[in-house]
Amino acid sequence: MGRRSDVLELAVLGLLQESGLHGYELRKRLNALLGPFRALSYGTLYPCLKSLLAAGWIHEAGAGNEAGTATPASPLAGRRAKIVYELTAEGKERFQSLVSHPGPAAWEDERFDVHFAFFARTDAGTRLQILEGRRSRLEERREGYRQSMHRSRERAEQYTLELQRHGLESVDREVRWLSELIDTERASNMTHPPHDGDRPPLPAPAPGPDHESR
Amino acid sequence: MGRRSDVLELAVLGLLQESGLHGYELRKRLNALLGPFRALSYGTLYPCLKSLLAAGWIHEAGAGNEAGTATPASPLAGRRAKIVYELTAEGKERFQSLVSHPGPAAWEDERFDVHFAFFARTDAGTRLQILEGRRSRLEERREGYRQSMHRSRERAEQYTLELQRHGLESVDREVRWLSELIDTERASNMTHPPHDGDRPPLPAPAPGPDHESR
DNA sequence: GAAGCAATGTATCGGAGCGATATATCCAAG
DNA sequence: CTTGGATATATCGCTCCGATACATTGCTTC
Repeated sequence: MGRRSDVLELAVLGLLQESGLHGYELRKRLNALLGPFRALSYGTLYPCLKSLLAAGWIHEAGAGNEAGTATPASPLAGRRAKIVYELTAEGKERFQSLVSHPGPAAWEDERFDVHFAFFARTDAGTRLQILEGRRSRLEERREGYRQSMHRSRERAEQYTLELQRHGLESVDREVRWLSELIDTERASNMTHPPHDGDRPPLPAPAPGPDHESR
Repeated sequence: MGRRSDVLELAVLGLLQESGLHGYELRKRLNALLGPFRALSYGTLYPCLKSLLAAGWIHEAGAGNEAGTATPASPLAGRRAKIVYELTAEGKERFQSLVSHPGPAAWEDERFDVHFAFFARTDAGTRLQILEGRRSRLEERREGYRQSMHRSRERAEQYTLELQRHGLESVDREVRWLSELIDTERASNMTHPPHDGDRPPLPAPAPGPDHESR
């Protein structure tokens, strides 16, 4: 499967862990998972489901009439049924495998969020690895901004500069966020050491976005 | 031209205002403009240049040998020349038009940065309009996050929640940034009132990302 | 002075993914 | 009883991106 859809694969497999879902609900969860905006298209989801089906990681299960209403009249003809997708045993294994040793780049922009969302089902070592990978990725980017701003010192143009200043600041905040998470993870690893399948540390409630300004 | 490339169109037209450039250099400037990362592909740039050419906004100008070395041996055959793209008169008009009355959605994620980058060549009224549009867009998104977090209060999962908390905080910062810019713009409009083609206000140097922590 | 190699430069192709759209069912309001 | 919205499945065209191929400098390093 393609360059980006492997992250979709992970997300779908992850969401189906809990229980079987149909496409529509799956899409809603998917969109909620990564932030309530940036909608995922059905033109992406359904082909992905098909390929997961073909790979044998999920299977379809009709759900028009299993609890309650016995098929009222004719079981034949049209009657478009809901299709509930469920994980197969192989699918569960696949998810564990994806989550335990992340591909070449779990710290890229689109992938990181999904991996993070499933941290509860990821072992502590891998969590740390992904967080640190993400941090260096962002540190590179921060360095890129610094270089770029330094280069354009003279040829400076006010608004462009402001844009870059803001970009740099954002990346910088992101790095600090990751550093805090990493510290939390490490502290939690200390107190209760490399013991397989341990509980995730909760990253401290944090004082909130400081909401009374403006 | 397609859904996304119209922002590319604006960017290219804007960059060529200063002087003619060839594709390679254009790509570098483009990438620097939006942030030093997220590279733009030639597979996007060249088709765009072609369509701009077809529309008559730009024209090609050979630049292999105008200052110095007279064509040494044979002017025939291979000899691949640099192609410098320059704006036509229509191209300049087109840019002004794009910049003065922004399309249906100059405040969307990908478009906003480019429009902002060319604020120096945008009149004060339009600047304010775009900044405010962007802000409401982000306020909607913030509201989306709030809703989403509230909904998943019970079914809460630590890491997912943390991800959303961080997302909300980021959007919130973005909104504050825009509010500051808007205030600055407005103040500057006061002191030197609606007079066509006025100088842009510089948005205050700002104390910087506060760099000694950790 | 040529061999190696990084940067500059132009160009295309396959395919992933998105927006738009078509279709169909259910249910509540009017 | 019909309008309309939420739920639900599905496909198609088109855009854009990553990969790749190519050619030309210009530089170091023997």
